[in-house]
Amino acid sequence: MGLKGESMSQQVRVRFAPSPTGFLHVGGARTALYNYLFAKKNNGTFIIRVEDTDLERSTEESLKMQLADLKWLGLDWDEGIDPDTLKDFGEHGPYRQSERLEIYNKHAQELISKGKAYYCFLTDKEIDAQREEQKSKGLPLQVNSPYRDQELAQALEKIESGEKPVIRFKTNPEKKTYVVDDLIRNQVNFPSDMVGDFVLMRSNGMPVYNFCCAIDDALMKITHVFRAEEHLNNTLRQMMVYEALGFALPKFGHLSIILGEDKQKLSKRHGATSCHEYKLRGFLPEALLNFIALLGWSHPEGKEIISKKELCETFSEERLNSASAVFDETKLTWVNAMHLRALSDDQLWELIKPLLNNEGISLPEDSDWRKQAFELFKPYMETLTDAIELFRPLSKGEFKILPDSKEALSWESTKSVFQKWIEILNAHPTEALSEDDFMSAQNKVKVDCEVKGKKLFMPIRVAIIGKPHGAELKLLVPLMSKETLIQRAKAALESI
RNA sequence: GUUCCCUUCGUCUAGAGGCCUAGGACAUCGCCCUUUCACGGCGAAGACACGGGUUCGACUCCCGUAGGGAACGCCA
Repeated sequence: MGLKGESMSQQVRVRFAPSPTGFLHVGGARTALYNYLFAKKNNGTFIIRVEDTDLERSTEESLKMQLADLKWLGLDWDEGIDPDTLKDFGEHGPYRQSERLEIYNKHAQELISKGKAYYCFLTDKEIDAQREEQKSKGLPLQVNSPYRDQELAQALEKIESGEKPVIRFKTNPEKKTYVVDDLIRNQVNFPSDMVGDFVLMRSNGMPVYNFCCAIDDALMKITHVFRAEEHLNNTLRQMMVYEALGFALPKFGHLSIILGEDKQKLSKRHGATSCHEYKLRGFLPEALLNFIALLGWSHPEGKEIISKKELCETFSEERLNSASAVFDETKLTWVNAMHLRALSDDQLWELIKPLLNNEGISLPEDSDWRKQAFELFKPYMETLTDAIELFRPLSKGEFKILPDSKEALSWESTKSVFQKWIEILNAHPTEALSEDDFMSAQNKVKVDCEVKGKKLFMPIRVAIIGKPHGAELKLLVPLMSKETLIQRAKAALESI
């Protein structure tokens, strides 16, 4: 027990730290996935921490939705917030930054007392003026605070009188180079003068990302941080915080960004970007996981269809790609189709049942019937929602003749085909037609109406499902009742 | 503007100096299967951003250029 963990130099602990503003984005899901896989591969711990220090935008509702999306994807976590009760679990909590204010305050005070941070009373207006001037002179956009060297006593006096300052980090004037040993990008060098005195604590008492992130990662004993590339530049600030507080640095891995088809960062205007939307559109969690895993990572043997279990077993951070990737929905759809067809009839049925119910499509509960229906329809399904239009024709009463039937309806022979088909159906002794029944019926129409090929089977198909293309009729017809077939054939005849 | 990151078929990628006449997958096109459509099978077309080095040899290493992206917030 525990030998494995103890024999490792350090127990792997990774985290995904979403901010609860809206649904879980597919990019976020991929970041979560890689962290999850890294934990699984290394027998580590996967933690969810909530970065809700932006009071304006964070909502409890978003938190709930994001955790639900994570749960739907099957990325279960070992510490963090329970997706149902929204209560903390784990030994390094609280896991919401809004509940860790005391901790950040304590560390901010520590930095102030060490002379590594200071109260700053600069107003937005003053800062804007500085930026304007820097812009015009082509200088780096950095705050130069006159309060940098103000006596602490003086600052406290101001606070006493009601002023609300921010706390800024006091950057070292001595220039040096910070080196990040990035897991994905190798060595990245940052000149220390790339940043000015940045804010640690806002005037409303909330910490700023670069401060609380560093503290939490350190206190939660995070060993590896896989996060989006947009945080690469932030790493310098965080390193400065780590250094000032004497914390040990985790290993960083900066993931490439996911782009839309126009190669711009994937955003709302590209269409669906949240996992929730893909769920609604009938994508399977395993398929979405499979697809996003391949956006920046590759299977060692080049496999494309990969189960979650296999992902856990074969994941390696060494195969993570540093270049950004375009989100191709067409390929996602293919991946989904492959996963979907690998599902058993029962699994698939459980998933599509609510969708069909929702559409008012009622189908026989017979398992043999279901088996035949799936055998017929599975090759046509790419997403779960495809089942709706596939099964709709099998539902009583539902019948519409689609526009692409027009050509078949225009043929001269079609009318007699319909009439003959109705006649045969009326004369049929049982409630349904078997495969053989249908074949002989079709043959009879062929002989009696003297039509063959397209002119024979297209009109018949129209009379059955309302369109000229679709699944094989001899397999489809036995799934329907004679009564329904007659009703539809009559409707088709009338539509000429 | 400053700093940082990225660059192989349309798209996702393989590629750790000779295995590369650059491999796979999606998409596209063609053929086969099929009395339709889909599935499936087979096949075709399609890329190392550019320019310099280093090297006997470069997709691979180095330097530039170009293009794209990110950061520079009391957003994360």
